[in-house]
Amino acid sequence: MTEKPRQFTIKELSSEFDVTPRTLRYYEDQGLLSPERNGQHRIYSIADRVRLAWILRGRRVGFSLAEVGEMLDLYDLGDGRETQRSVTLQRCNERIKALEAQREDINATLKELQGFSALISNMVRDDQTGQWIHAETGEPVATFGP
Amino acid sequence: MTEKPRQFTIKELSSEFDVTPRTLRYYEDQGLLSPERNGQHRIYSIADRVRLAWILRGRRVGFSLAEVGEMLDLYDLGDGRETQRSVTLQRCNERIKALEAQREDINATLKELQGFSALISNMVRDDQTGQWIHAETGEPVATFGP
DNA sequence: TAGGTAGTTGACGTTAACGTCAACGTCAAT
DNA sequence: ATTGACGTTGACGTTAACGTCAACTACCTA
Repeated sequence: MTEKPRQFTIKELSSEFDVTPRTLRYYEDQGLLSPERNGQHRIYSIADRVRLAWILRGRRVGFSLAEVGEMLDLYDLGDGRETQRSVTLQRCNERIKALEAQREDINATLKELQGFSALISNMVRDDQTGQWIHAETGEPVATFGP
Repeated sequence: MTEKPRQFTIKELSSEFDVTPRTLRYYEDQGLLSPERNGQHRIYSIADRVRLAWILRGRRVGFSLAEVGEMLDLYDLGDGRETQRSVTLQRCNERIKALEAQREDINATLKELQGFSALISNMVRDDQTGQWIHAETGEPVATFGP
């Protein structure tokens, strides 16, 4: 029964998530991570690992580091004074709205790309006329362009 | 019957899409737009407008200008030599894969944010104990954190 | 004791995507 | 003929998110 290590060196974590050590130090500079220290070496906990996953996913969906940091802060303010709580809720719901809008953009883009992909893969050159025609319908394919 | 103008000045187009003229000139520098000229003034056509919409949506979903340009080029190569066509198809399908992955990231993030939002809005302070409890179940709400 | 491995802290460099500013052109209206 | 409104071309500035490099430290190993 090998105890799973609940500690990570900077190299372990960075290579697991495929970022450089520099990136982790930068995130720390920006207050997004705060690993323990063993002497001067950084020691990352499982909680740090979870936060890192959050950060990177936030980045992938287009949030800036500042925005990600803000969202992590939302999670962290567990004291829950009333005003803070309502602000948190509001900011959170704004983020949700933005993400939903972005998902719609993605769906629209996907739709066009998929249509375009299908068009291309169904195109074929007509032997007689030399024109591009649809492989099954035989109808000529119109000009390109959005 | 007022003829809809199929031409746009830089200010019309930029303010319609809520970007600055500088942005449109920059896109032109990068080869993403190529409006006509009336003397030294730029004149944008409907096709330019469509391209611009594409560009901006591409930016919103996280593509770089270079990537957007590449995708616009895909649309434009209508000559369709075979090798070009297969490359186009491949690049196109890569983009589709990436977008689908990104949509999954968004869905996951949305799920967490929605759960968090629901948690917050259902929290309420217990009068006796001073603890945070769920408004309906009355059960104490656990600590925060991802 | 020397070397190798793994990490550290500055400090400066880089890239994308514009912003900002200066100097100029042009055309209609006053 | 001057004044704006609108637009133009450089050229330089800016910000975020790191990359890169140099100089250093600490520890393990042969």
